[in-house]
Amino acid sequence: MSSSREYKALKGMQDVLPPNSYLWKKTEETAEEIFTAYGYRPIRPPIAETTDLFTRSIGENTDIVEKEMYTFNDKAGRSVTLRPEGTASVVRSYVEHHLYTLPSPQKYYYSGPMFRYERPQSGRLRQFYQIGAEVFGAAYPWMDAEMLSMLRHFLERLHLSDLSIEVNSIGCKQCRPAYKTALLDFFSDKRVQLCVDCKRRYTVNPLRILDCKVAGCTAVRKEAPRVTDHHCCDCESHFERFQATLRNFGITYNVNPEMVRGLDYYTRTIFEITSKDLGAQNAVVAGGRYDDLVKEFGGPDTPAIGFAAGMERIVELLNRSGASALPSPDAFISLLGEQACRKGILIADDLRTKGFWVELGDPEASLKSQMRRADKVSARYVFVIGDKEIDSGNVQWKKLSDASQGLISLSGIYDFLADKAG
RNA sequence: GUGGGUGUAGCUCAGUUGGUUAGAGCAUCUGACUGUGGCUCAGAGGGCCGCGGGUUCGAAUCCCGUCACUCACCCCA
Repeated sequence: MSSSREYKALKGMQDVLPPNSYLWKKTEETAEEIFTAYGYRPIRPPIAETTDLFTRSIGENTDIVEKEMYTFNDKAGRSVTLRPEGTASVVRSYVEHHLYTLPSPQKYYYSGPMFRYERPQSGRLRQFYQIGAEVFGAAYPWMDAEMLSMLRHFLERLHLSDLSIEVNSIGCKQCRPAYKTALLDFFSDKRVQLCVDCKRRYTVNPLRILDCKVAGCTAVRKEAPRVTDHHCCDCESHFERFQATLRNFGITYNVNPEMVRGLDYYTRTIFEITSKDLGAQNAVVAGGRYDDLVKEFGGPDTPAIGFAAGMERIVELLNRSGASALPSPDAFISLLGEQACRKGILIADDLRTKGFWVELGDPEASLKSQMRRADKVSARYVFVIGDKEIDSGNVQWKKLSDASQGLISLSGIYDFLADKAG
């Protein structure tokens, strides 16, 4: 006890244990299945990159870069960072390996741990897992809609409902600067009325004033100019056609002109899928377009769009909906006596190579306690192998759910199980 | 980084105005005529009452500090 207290997982990092780990597995398998049908292929970038990669893509004065990165120097003195998100690595990989020479669009998905040094709270960890996907080389707005359709199918397949889809378009490098100045103009004489954080945002990132939750700020920005009114022609038409495609898919969504992004690389379409059942950290999926990033990383001018889904948050919703996926052994073999033990172990081994989950009893324990154990682990069938059975060549089977039992030949256990399983 | 809440058995929690060997339920293990689970019954193991200090004849209980966990802000998946 006192010795096991010496070591604990680090703050904000957790062990995923059964039965929860089965929900993780189910979530990952479902994503893989759905994404594959949409043409996404797996990609596995490393979890650490040179620090510069993140500061440049995510943005120098975002919170992630300013205070949340796991950054350290390696033995050669290079600054290395544990990835706080997946997109930067995938884009780097896309450029580094000249994946743009493959037919467009290229679609990739990944899943794995991300790291942000934050104060943990419900739905927020320092090591957390995301399933994400990126599409390169598709500028057309129906790709944005297709991505949401895919996400809808993914979440539906997991039987998650009660989620809402919010979309917005934050313009491009043509129209955003003008909008930014319009915002600054609007707030310039109202700065005193804003909260402390928003006063800071005014100089650092004025767009962020739009999603401040402080009541005073919500009131002040009522008449603030809207991004959607400042789109250039291309952005306006992109956003229009994106929405038309969403409607064509029969997807219900909300346009939320106040939604912004914490990462600097986004352009045009951004979206979020949120749940009311998750507390303050309510985003299950978030993503958007980043049409300039590939070029900024030294690749050809390539439009791109992607998203990331929070594993822990999805699993939390699955838990709330009562989903469970705890498997149990196909068979439990109770052993009584020396001879039976030698034979039983071989039988179990053979069944296991044929794909059955088989548990063995402790031959030194009483049959009673072996049966008790079989029940505890919810084995479907128990086979009792004792010296009596070895002599007669027959074993007794028992089905625990209804206590039915009977005799079969020692060599017929596989056929018996295969028959019951089919 | 800033606030609030909570720390008693593996888990969920009782613990009365400070007063003897700190309890329950669940879980674990064993047994109830010798080769049969679940239900029932009997029993067992398992607690520096988060840690350190203080007040007191006496602290799980009161005070201070500290650490951990947790929720929220910030921010975000």
